[in-house]
Amino acid sequence: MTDTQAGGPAQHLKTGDIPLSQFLCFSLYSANHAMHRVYKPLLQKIGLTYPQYLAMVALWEQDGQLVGEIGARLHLESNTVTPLLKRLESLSFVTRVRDDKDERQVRIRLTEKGTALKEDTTDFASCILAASGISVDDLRDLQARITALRDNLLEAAA
Amino acid sequence: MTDTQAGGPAQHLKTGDIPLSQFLCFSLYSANHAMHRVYKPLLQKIGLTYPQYLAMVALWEQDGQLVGEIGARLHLESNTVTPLLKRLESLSFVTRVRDDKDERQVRIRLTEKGTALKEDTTDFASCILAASGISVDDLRDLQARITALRDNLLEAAA
DNA sequence: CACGATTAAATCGTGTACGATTTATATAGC
DNA sequence: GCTATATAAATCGTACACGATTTAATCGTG
Repeated sequence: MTDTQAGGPAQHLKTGDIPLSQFLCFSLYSANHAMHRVYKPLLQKIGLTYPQYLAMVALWEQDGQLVGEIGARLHLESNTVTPLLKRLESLSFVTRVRDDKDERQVRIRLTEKGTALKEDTTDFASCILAASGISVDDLRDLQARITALRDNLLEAAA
Repeated sequence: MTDTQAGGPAQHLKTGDIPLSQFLCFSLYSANHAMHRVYKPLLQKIGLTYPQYLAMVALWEQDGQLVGEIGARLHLESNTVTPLLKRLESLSFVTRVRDDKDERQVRIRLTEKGTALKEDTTDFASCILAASGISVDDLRDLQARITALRDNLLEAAA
Protein backbone atom coordinates (compact mmCIF):
# COMPACT_ATOMS: atom_id res chain seq x y z
CA MET A 1 0.00 0.00 0.00
CA THR A 2 1.46 3.36 -1.03
CA ASP A 3 1.29 6.53 1.01
CA THR A 4 -1.12 8.02 -1.53
CA GLN A 5 -3.54 5.14 -1.16
CA ALA A 6 -3.16 5.24 2.59
CA GLY A 7 -3.57 9.01 2.57
CA GLY A 8 -0.80 9.17 5.14
CA PRO A 9 -1.25 8.73 8.90
CA ALA A 10 -4.73 9.66 10.08
CA GLN A 11 -3.53 12.65 12.07
CA HIS A 12 -2.06 14.10 8.84
CA LEU A 13 -4.86 13.13 6.44
CA LYS A 14 -4.77 15.64 3.58
CA THR A 15 -7.58 16.04 1.07
CA GLY A 16 -5.17 16.87 -1.73
CA ASP A 17 -3.46 13.48 -1.48
CA ILE A 18 -6.65 11.61 -2.37
CA PRO A 19 -7.86 11.16 -5.98
CA LEU A 20 -11.52 11.96 -6.69
CA SER A 21 -12.22 8.29 -7.33
CA GLN A 22 -11.37 7.51 -3.71
CA PHE A 23 -13.47 10.24 -2.11
CA LEU A 24 -16.19 8.71 0.05
CA CYS A 25 -18.46 11.61 -0.86
CA PHE A 26 -17.96 10.95 -4.56
CA SER A 27 -18.65 7.23 -4.26
CA LEU A 28 -21.93 8.04 -2.49
CA TYR A 29 -22.76 10.76 -5.00
CA SER A 30 -22.08 8.59 -8.05
CA ALA A 31 -23.59 5.40 -6.57
CA ASN A 32 -26.78 7.32 -5.85
CA HIS A 33 -26.90 8.51 -9.46
CA ALA A 34 -26.18 5.00 -10.70
CA MET A 35 -29.02 3.60 -8.58
CA HIS A 36 -31.28 6.31 -9.99
CA ARG A 37 -30.38 5.18 -13.50
CA VAL A 38 -31.21 1.54 -12.76
CA TYR A 39 -34.59 2.54 -11.34
CA LYS A 40 -35.46 4.93 -14.16
CA PRO A 41 -36.77 2.39 -16.69
CA LEU A 42 -38.70 0.54 -13.94
CA LEU A 43 -40.28 3.79 -12.74
CA GLN A 44 -41.11 5.04 -16.21
CA LYS A 45 -43.45 2.07 -16.63
CA ILE A 46 -45.48 3.22 -13.62
CA GLY A 47 -45.13 6.97 -14.30
CA LEU A 48 -43.18 8.02 -11.20
CA THR A 49 -39.92 9.85 -10.65
CA TYR A 50 -37.38 8.48 -8.18
CA PRO A 51 -38.25 10.82 -5.25
CA GLN A 52 -41.95 10.37 -5.97
CA TYR A 53 -41.44 6.60 -5.72
CA LEU A 54 -39.70 6.95 -2.35
CA ALA A 55 -42.62 9.05 -1.09
CA MET A 56 -45.04 6.38 -2.30
CA VAL A 57 -43.02 3.67 -0.50
CA ALA A 58 -43.33 5.73 2.69
CA LEU A 59 -47.10 5.98 2.16
CA TRP A 60 -47.52 2.28 1.31
CA GLU A 61 -45.77 1.60 4.61
CA GLN A 62 -48.11 3.95 6.46
CA ASP A 63 -51.02 5.73 4.83
CA GLY A 64 -52.42 9.04 6.02
CA GLN A 65 -49.16 10.70 7.07
CA LEU A 66 -48.78 14.46 7.40
CA VAL A 67 -46.59 16.39 4.97
CA GLY A 68 -44.08 16.91 7.77
CA GLU A 69 -44.03 13.22 8.69
CA ILE A 70 -43.29 12.20 5.11
CA GLY A 71 -40.57 14.84 5.02
CA ALA A 72 -39.06 13.49 8.24
CA ARG A 73 -38.98 9.96 6.82
CA LEU A 74 -37.32 11.09 3.60
CA HIS A 75 -35.09 13.63 5.41
CA LEU A 76 -36.58 16.43 3.29
CA GLU A 77 -38.16 19.79 4.12
CA SER A 78 -41.64 20.99 3.19
CA ASN A 79 -40.23 23.16 0.40
CA THR A 80 -39.21 19.95 -1.42
CA VAL A 81 -42.02 17.65 -0.30
CA THR A 82 -44.97 19.98 -0.92
CA PRO A 83 -44.53 20.35 -4.69
CA LEU A 84 -43.65 16.64 -4.99
CA LEU A 85 -46.89 15.66 -3.25
CA LYS A 86 -48.85 18.12 -5.39
CA ARG A 87 -47.55 16.29 -8.46
CA LEU A 88 -48.56 12.94 -6.95
CA GLU A 89 -52.00 14.48 -6.34
CA SER A 90 -52.27 15.69 -9.93
CA LEU A 91 -51.40 12.12 -10.99
CA SER A 92 -54.32 10.92 -8.79
CA PHE A 93 -52.08 8.74 -6.59
CA VAL A 94 -52.79 10.67 -3.37
CA THR A 95 -55.19 13.22 -1.88
CA ARG A 96 -54.10 16.25 0.15
CA VAL A 97 -56.57 17.34 2.84
CA ARG A 98 -56.13 19.89 5.64
CA ASP A 99 -56.67 18.34 9.05
CA ASP A 100 -59.96 19.36 10.71
CA LYS A 101 -58.42 19.41 14.20
CA ASP A 102 -55.38 21.46 13.15
CA GLU A 103 -55.79 23.44 9.95
CA ARG A 104 -52.05 23.98 9.68
CA GLN A 105 -51.49 20.33 8.91
CA VAL A 106 -52.09 18.58 5.58
CA ARG A 107 -52.74 14.86 5.60
CA ILE A 108 -51.76 12.75 2.61
CA ARG A 109 -53.85 9.72 1.76
CA LEU A 110 -53.41 7.10 -0.95
CA THR A 111 -56.14 6.89 -3.57
CA GLU A 112 -57.33 3.51 -4.81
CA LYS A 113 -55.07 4.05 -7.81
CA GLY A 114 -52.16 4.92 -5.52
CA THR A 115 -52.69 1.82 -3.39
CA ALA A 116 -52.99 -0.40 -6.45
CA LEU A 117 -49.70 0.91 -7.84
CA LYS A 118 -47.79 -0.96 -5.14
CA GLU A 119 -48.51 -4.26 -6.91
CA ASP A 120 -46.63 -3.02 -9.96
CA THR A 121 -43.46 -2.62 -7.89
CA THR A 122 -43.34 -6.14 -6.44
CA ASP A 123 -40.38 -7.28 -8.51
CA PHE A 124 -38.31 -4.10 -8.11
CA ALA A 125 -36.32 -5.58 -5.21
CA SER A 126 -35.15 -8.56 -7.22
CA CYS A 127 -34.32 -6.31 -10.19
CA ILE A 128 -32.14 -4.12 -7.96
CA LEU A 129 -30.57 -7.15 -6.30
CA ALA A 130 -29.63 -8.51 -9.72
CA ALA A 131 -28.29 -5.15 -10.88
CA SER A 132 -26.25 -4.68 -7.71
CA GLY A 133 -24.22 -7.78 -8.55
CA ILE A 134 -23.75 -8.80 -4.91
CA SER A 135 -25.35 -11.38 -2.65
CA VAL A 136 -28.41 -10.65 -0.51
CA ASP A 137 -26.28 -10.90 2.62
CA ASP A 138 -23.61 -8.53 1.30
CA LEU A 139 -26.31 -6.12 0.17
CA ARG A 140 -27.95 -6.17 3.59
CA ASP A 141 -24.61 -5.61 5.29
CA LEU A 142 -23.72 -2.75 2.96
CA GLN A 143 -27.14 -1.18 3.45
CA ALA A 144 -26.70 -1.28 7.22
CA ARG A 145 -23.22 0.27 7.04
CA ILE A 146 -24.39 3.08 4.75
CA THR A 147 -27.34 3.76 7.05
CA ALA A 148 -25.03 3.92 10.07
CA LEU A 149 -22.72 6.28 8.19
CA ARG A 150 -25.69 8.47 7.26
CA ASP A 151 -26.84 8.68 10.86
CA ASN A 152 -23.35 9.65 12.01
CA LEU A 153 -23.14 12.31 9.30
CA LEU A 154 -26.55 13.71 10.22
CA GLU A 155 -25.53 13.91 13.87
CA ALA A 156 -22.30 15.69 12.93
CA ALA A 157 -24.18 18.12 10.68
CA ALA A 158 -26.67 19.01 13.40
CA MET B 1 -34.16 -12.90 12.06
CA THR B 2 -37.79 -12.57 11.03
CA ASP B 3 -39.14 -13.23 7.56
CA THR B 4 -39.78 -9.53 7.10
CA GLN B 5 -36.18 -8.64 7.90
CA ALA B 6 -34.96 -11.45 5.69
CA GLY B 7 -37.34 -10.39 2.93
CA GLY B 8 -38.08 -14.05 2.32
CA PRO B 9 -35.94 -16.41 0.23
CA ALA B 10 -34.02 -14.59 -2.49
CA GLN B 11 -35.98 -16.21 -5.30
CA HIS B 12 -39.17 -14.74 -3.77
CA LEU B 13 -37.82 -11.33 -2.74
CA LYS B 14 -40.79 -8.95 -2.70
CA THR B 15 -40.39 -5.17 -2.57
CA GLY B 16 -43.53 -4.77 -0.49
CA ASP B 17 -42.05 -6.80 2.38
CA ILE B 18 -39.20 -4.32 2.90
CA PRO B 19 -39.64 -1.09 4.92
CA LEU B 20 -38.31 2.12 3.33
CA SER B 21 -35.59 2.32 5.97
CA GLN B 22 -34.08 -0.92 4.65
CA PHE B 23 -34.11 -0.02 0.96
CA LEU B 24 -30.56 0.10 -0.37
CA CYS B 25 -31.61 2.88 -2.73
CA PHE B 26 -32.95 4.94 0.17
CA SER B 27 -29.81 4.48 2.26
CA LEU B 28 -27.72 5.72 -0.68
CA TYR B 29 -30.14 8.57 -1.36
CA SER B 30 -30.24 9.76 2.25
CA ALA B 31 -26.54 9.16 2.95
CA ASN B 32 -25.69 11.26 -0.09
CA HIS B 33 -27.90 14.08 1.22
CA ALA B 34 -26.36 13.73 4.68
CA MET B 35 -22.86 14.00 3.22
CA HIS B 36 -23.99 17.06 1.29
CA ARG B 37 -25.14 18.62 4.56
CA VAL B 38 -21.80 17.97 6.28
CA TYR B 39 -19.93 19.55 3.37
CA LYS B 40 -22.20 22.58 3.08
CA PRO B 41 -20.68 24.72 5.85
CA LEU B 42 -17.15 23.82 4.68
CA LEU B 43 -17.99 24.72 1.09
CA GLN B 44 -19.76 27.94 1.98
CA LYS B 45 -16.48 29.26 3.32
CA ILE B 46 -14.87 28.86 -0.09
CA GLY B 47 -17.95 29.82 -2.11
CA LEU B 48 -18.59 26.53 -3.92
CA THR B 49 -21.58 24.23 -4.22
CA TYR B 50 -21.14 20.49 -3.75
CA PRO B 51 -21.09 19.54 -7.46
CA GLN B 52 -18.85 22.54 -8.19
CA TYR B 53 -16.43 21.26 -5.56
CA LEU B 54 -16.36 17.79 -7.14
CA ALA B 55 -15.59 19.38 -10.51
CA MET B 56 -12.77 21.38 -8.91
CA VAL B 57 -11.36 18.19 -7.32
CA ALA B 58 -11.33 16.63 -10.79
CA LEU B 59 -9.48 19.67 -12.15
CA TRP B 60 -6.99 19.81 -9.26
CA GLU B 61 -6.23 16.20 -10.08
CA GLN B 62 -5.75 17.02 -13.76
CA ASP B 63 -5.92 20.52 -15.17
CA GLY B 64 -6.92 21.33 -18.74
CA GLN B 65 -9.59 18.66 -19.21
CA LEU B 66 -12.30 18.90 -21.83
CA VAL B 67 -15.94 19.43 -20.82
CA GLY B 68 -16.66 15.86 -21.85
CA GLU B 69 -13.74 14.47 -19.85
CA ILE B 70 -14.91 16.20 -16.70
CA GLY B 71 -18.41 14.89 -17.35
CA ALA B 72 -17.07 11.36 -17.77
CA ARG B 73 -15.21 11.57 -14.46
CA LEU B 74 -18.28 12.85 -12.62
CA HIS B 75 -20.64 10.55 -14.56
CA LEU B 76 -22.57 13.60 -15.80
CA GLU B 77 -23.65 14.81 -19.23
CA SER B 78 -22.80 18.10 -20.91
CA ASN B 79 -26.27 19.46 -20.15
CA THR B 80 -25.35 19.39 -16.43
CA VAL B 81 -21.63 20.13 -16.66
CA THR B 82 -21.76 23.06 -19.07
CA PRO B 83 -23.79 25.42 -16.86
CA LEU B 84 -21.84 24.28 -13.78
CA LEU B 85 -18.53 25.15 -15.47
CA LYS B 86 -19.94 28.47 -16.66
CA ARG B 87 -20.67 29.32 -13.02
CA LEU B 88 -17.13 28.33 -12.03
CA GLU B 89 -15.92 30.61 -14.84
CA SER B 90 -18.05 33.51 -13.61
CA LEU B 91 -16.49 32.93 -10.16
CA SER B 92 -13.04 33.20 -11.84
CA PHE B 93 -11.96 29.72 -10.76
CA VAL B 94 -11.61 28.37 -14.33
CA THR B 95 -11.38 29.52 -17.94
CA ARG B 96 -13.32 27.96 -20.82
CA VAL B 97 -11.54 28.04 -24.19
CA ARG B 98 -12.46 26.33 -27.44
CA ASP B 99 -9.68 24.06 -28.67
CA ASP B 100 -7.77 25.38 -31.70
CA LYS B 101 -7.31 21.93 -33.22
CA ASP B 102 -10.97 20.93 -32.79
CA GLU B 103 -13.38 23.80 -32.38
CA ARG B 104 -16.11 21.48 -31.10
CA GLN B 105 -14.19 20.91 -27.87
CA VAL B 106 -13.95 23.28 -24.91
CA ARG B 107 -10.95 22.99 -22.63
CA ILE B 108 -11.27 23.95 -18.96
CA ARG B 109 -8.23 25.41 -17.20
CA LEU B 110 -7.77 26.43 -13.59
CA THR B 111 -7.06 30.10 -12.97
CA GLU B 112 -4.50 31.11 -10.36
CA LYS B 113 -7.41 31.71 -8.00
CA GLY B 114 -8.84 28.29 -8.81
CA THR B 115 -5.50 26.56 -8.19
CA ALA B 116 -4.99 28.44 -4.93
CA LEU B 117 -8.42 27.36 -3.68
CA LYS B 118 -7.15 23.80 -3.25
CA GLU B 119 -5.13 24.87 -0.21
CA ASP B 120 -8.35 25.91 1.55
CA THR B 121 -9.68 22.34 1.28
CA THR B 122 -6.70 20.57 2.89
CA ASP B 123 -8.49 19.70 6.11
CA PHE B 124 -11.79 18.62 4.51
CA ALA B 125 -10.76 14.95 4.58
CA SER B 126 -10.18 14.92 8.32
CA CYS B 127 -13.45 16.83 8.88
CA ILE B 128 -15.36 14.20 6.90
CA LEU B 129 -13.52 11.37 8.60
CA ALA B 130 -14.49 12.78 11.99
CA ALA B 131 -18.11 13.33 10.91
CA SER B 132 -18.35 9.81 9.49
CA GLY B 133 -17.75 8.36 12.95
CA ILE B 134 -15.85 5.32 11.64
CA SER B 135 -12.18 4.37 11.41
CA VAL B 136 -10.03 5.17 8.39
CA ASP B 137 -9.85 1.48 7.52
CA ASP B 138 -13.62 1.01 7.77
CA LEU B 139 -14.16 4.14 5.71
CA ARG B 140 -11.77 2.90 3.03
CA ASP B 141 -13.46 -0.48 2.95
CA LEU B 142 -16.92 1.07 2.75
CA GLN B 143 -15.80 3.43 -0.01
CA ALA B 144 -14.46 0.50 -2.05
CA ARG B 145 -17.69 -1.49 -1.61
CA ILE B 146 -19.88 1.45 -2.63
CA THR B 147 -17.68 2.07 -5.67
CA ALA B 148 -17.94 -1.59 -6.68
CA LEU B 149 -21.71 -1.45 -6.24
CA ARG B 150 -21.86 1.70 -8.37
CA ASP B 151 -19.89 0.07 -11.17
CA ASN B 152 -22.18 -2.97 -11.12
CA LEU B 153 -25.25 -0.72 -11.23
CA LEU B 154 -23.83 1.30 -14.12
CA GLU B 155 -23.10 -1.87 -16.05
CA ALA B 156 -26.64 -3.14 -15.41
CA ALA B 157 -28.13 0.20 -16.48
CA ALA B 158 -26.18 0.26 -19.73
C1' DC C 1 -14.10 17.79 -53.17
C1' DA C 2 -18.79 16.84 -51.58
C1' DC C 3 -22.06 15.34 -48.42
C1' DG C 4 -24.10 12.33 -45.10
C1' DA C 5 -22.86 10.59 -40.56
C1' DT C 6 -20.71 11.38 -36.28
C1' DT C 7 -19.19 13.97 -32.41
C1' DA C 8 -18.84 17.86 -28.66
C1' DA C 9 -21.19 21.38 -26.40
C1' DA C 10 -24.90 23.90 -25.61
C1' DT C 11 -29.94 24.72 -25.12
C1' DC C 12 -34.59 23.79 -23.37
C1' DG C 13 -38.17 21.92 -20.28
C1' DT C 14 -39.36 19.34 -16.05
C1' DG C 15 -38.45 17.91 -11.47
C1' DT C 16 -35.92 17.76 -7.45
C1' DA C 17 -33.15 20.04 -3.19
C1' DC C 18 -32.68 23.70 -0.13
C1' DG C 19 -31.95 28.51 2.19
C1' DA C 20 -34.84 32.15 3.31
C1' DT C 21 -39.15 33.98 3.80
C1' DT C 22 -44.25 34.13 4.10
C1' DT C 23 -48.89 32.72 5.41
C1' DA C 24 -52.09 30.72 8.31
C1' DT C 25 -53.20 28.49 12.41
C1' DA C 26 -52.58 27.11 17.18
C1' DT C 27 -50.82 27.75 21.84
C1' DA C 28 -49.02 30.23 26.06
C1' DG C 29 -48.82 33.78 29.23
C1' DC C 30 -50.65 37.62 31.15
C1' DG D 1 -59.70 37.23 25.83
C1' DC D 2 -55.71 39.17 23.67
C1' DT D 3 -51.32 39.33 22.11
C1' DA D 4 -46.53 37.14 21.57
C1' DT D 5 -44.63 33.07 20.23
C1' DA D 6 -44.38 28.81 17.95
C1' DT D 7 -45.51 25.61 14.41
C1' DA D 8 -46.96 23.52 9.60
C1' DA D 9 -47.10 24.29 4.87
C1' DA D 10 -46.34 26.84 1.18
C1' DT D 11 -43.75 30.19 -1.72
C1' DC D 12 -39.64 32.04 -4.00
C1' DG D 13 -34.99 32.04 -5.99
C1' DT D 14 -30.81 29.41 -7.24
C1' DA D 15 -28.49 25.31 -8.68
C1' DC D 16 -28.25 20.77 -10.01
C1' DA D 17 -29.74 16.38 -13.06
C1' DC D 18 -31.29 14.64 -17.19
C1' DG D 19 -34.18 13.46 -21.58
C1' DA D 20 -34.57 15.42 -25.90
C1' DT D 21 -33.11 18.44 -29.20
C1' DT D 22 -30.07 21.80 -31.55
C1' DT D 23 -25.83 23.83 -33.28
C1' DA D 24 -21.43 23.63 -35.02
C1' DA D 25 -17.43 21.26 -36.40
C1' DT D 26 -15.09 17.07 -38.02
C1' DC D 27 -14.73 12.71 -40.34
C1' DG D 28 -15.53 9.07 -43.75
C1' DT D 29 -16.55 7.49 -48.10
C1' DG D 30 -17.06 7.84 -52.80
